[in-house]
Amino acid sequence: MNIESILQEEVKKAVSNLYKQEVPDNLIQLQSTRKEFEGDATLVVFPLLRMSKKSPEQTAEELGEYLLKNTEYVNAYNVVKGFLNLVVVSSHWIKLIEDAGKTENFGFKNITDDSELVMVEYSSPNTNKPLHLGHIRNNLLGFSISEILKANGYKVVKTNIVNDRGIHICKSMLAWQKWGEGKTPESTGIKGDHLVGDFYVKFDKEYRAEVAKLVESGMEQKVAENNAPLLNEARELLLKWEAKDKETVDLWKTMNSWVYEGFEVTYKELGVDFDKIYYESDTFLTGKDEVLRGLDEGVFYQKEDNSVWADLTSDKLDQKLLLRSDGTSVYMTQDIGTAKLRFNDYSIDKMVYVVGNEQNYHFQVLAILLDKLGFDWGKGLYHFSYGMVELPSGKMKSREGKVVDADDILKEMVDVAKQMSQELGKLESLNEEEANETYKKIAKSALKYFMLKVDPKKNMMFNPEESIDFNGNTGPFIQYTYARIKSVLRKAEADGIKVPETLNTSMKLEDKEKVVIKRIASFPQTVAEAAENYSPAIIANYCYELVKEFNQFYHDYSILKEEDGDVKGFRLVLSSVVADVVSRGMGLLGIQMPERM
RNA sequence: GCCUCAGUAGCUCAGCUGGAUAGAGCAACGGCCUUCUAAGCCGUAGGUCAUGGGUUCGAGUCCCGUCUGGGGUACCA
Repeated sequence: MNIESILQEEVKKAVSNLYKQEVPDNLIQLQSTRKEFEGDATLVVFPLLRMSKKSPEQTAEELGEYLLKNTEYVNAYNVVKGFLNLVVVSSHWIKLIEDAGKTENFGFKNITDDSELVMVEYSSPNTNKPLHLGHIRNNLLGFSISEILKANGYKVVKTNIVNDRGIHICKSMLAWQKWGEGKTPESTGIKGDHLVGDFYVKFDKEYRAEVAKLVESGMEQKVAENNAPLLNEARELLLKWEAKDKETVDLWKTMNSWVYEGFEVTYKELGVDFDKIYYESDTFLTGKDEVLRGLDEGVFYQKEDNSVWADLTSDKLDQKLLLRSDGTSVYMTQDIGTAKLRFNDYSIDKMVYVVGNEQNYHFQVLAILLDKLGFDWGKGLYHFSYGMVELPSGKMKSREGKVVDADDILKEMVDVAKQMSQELGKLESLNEEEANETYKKIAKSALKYFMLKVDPKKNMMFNPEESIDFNGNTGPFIQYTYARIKSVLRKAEADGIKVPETLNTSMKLEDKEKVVIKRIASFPQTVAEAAENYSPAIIANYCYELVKEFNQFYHDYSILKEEDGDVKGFRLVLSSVVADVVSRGMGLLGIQMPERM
């Protein structure tokens, strides 16, 4: 039981005894005391004035006096304006840290057969280009939120919908047919997704050249864009694909397989994975069937040109296209089909889509459409909407090649981490293989922490020149503190110093130590809060605050050289618990902690 | 036009259901390595929380208006 809820009850009793009135819980406002005042918990007395009918100071004074005399938890108190600062007995904090060291799994809920099942969709790449920084944010958020949900006792199925068909795929296929000269990843040594992406860019370049020519010869821009020969060829290719033309399907399979091999490498580097992968080529027909069923049942309507629409004006939205006049499906159709297949495959209690905020409208509509089609889970879907990654030059545009490539940035991070480690003379005790592993851990933590520490809802700025740092509020700083603690614990063991099982509860604590303990005690709540808000950033900032607070204390005192055995024991336990909590917290972000660095 | 999200230090970001003198990091400047790892610690400087009203004991936080920016807005995904 945490101290806030204990004090809450005590304050309730105090008010009821002193003023003969019952207080609703929400009027008892306890918060942790600000650094500059003495105390551990602070009661805001303003809301209680109407019960005491006395001045803020007097009310606080009376309550403080009562709590001091009648509870075992309060050691001392002081009053500043309308704030009652309470000093909690040391033994409480010491017991807390003692227990924290022993509790399995930090007291988190275990996943059981009865646990709710959450399906998390993330990543969702197109198979016509490699992953870029925006995808990295998506992947890291999706993976991390899955871990956070698991820590809160949910069964999680991580899923990925691969957009493997459509006109954009045909564009890169066409470019390869025209200008590919039979190139393959093997023949060129280029990673598959990059090779395919190069042809997609090539298509766009040639296509724009054609459009420019047509415009020059007097055609209107829009007409030219819609009638360029290359685009028509791509459309023909799509029709051939839909007609299951063997040559086309074979090429499609081959090029997609190149891309999957490439993605696999990137996913592995990022440390993300999936339990179940869906392919749009398998789901879009189901979507079409569902839309046609909706048409039969009268929830949708058809226009004269045969296109199918949903009328959402009663939901204060617009008309929405579901099937084009030529009968082909759109993005929304595919998502309906995928949803149906998923709910057939799993008994999903909650569906979470990790997709950028540019699609807020899309998911608002999807929820309503699923509901209209009679899926009772439709309204319950959660769109985990995150902001874009912006570059100093503006928005990333993959067609124009204006992106930060995922593989490039990962590689560059490792290079910088290696260089910096060597400059600082770190990792010299490790062999080459171990050192390489460690560089990677550091590099990835820098990137992951950078992406995850920002509130997911907000757009974030990424400056390739200077953004990713290894000092200050960063992943490596947290890893560094962890590695130092591990070093202390190793030395303790080597010196035959044992980390004690029990602590002397009458020991006096330093303020900074109490701050650290309070932070640790709030870990389970923080993780729960992160799950509720779908925000790994809450965990990231928690870890940073904890490590920072610990570091400040840790720097001022020596642990192993401490003469007083009780104090030494306490500090060893505290250090070890901090290491455990930080490692666990960072684990929820998909960040591994190195034993040495 | 309409819908929607955002605006906090030079830069990148925190700020829990409204609470005390708005916090970190980077960059700048000044200290600290014969004491467990200096990827660290301590200090200085840097703010009209876009802006104008309102609600109340109390507003960065809630409500309304304005400005600026992002995103969306019927056959792109």
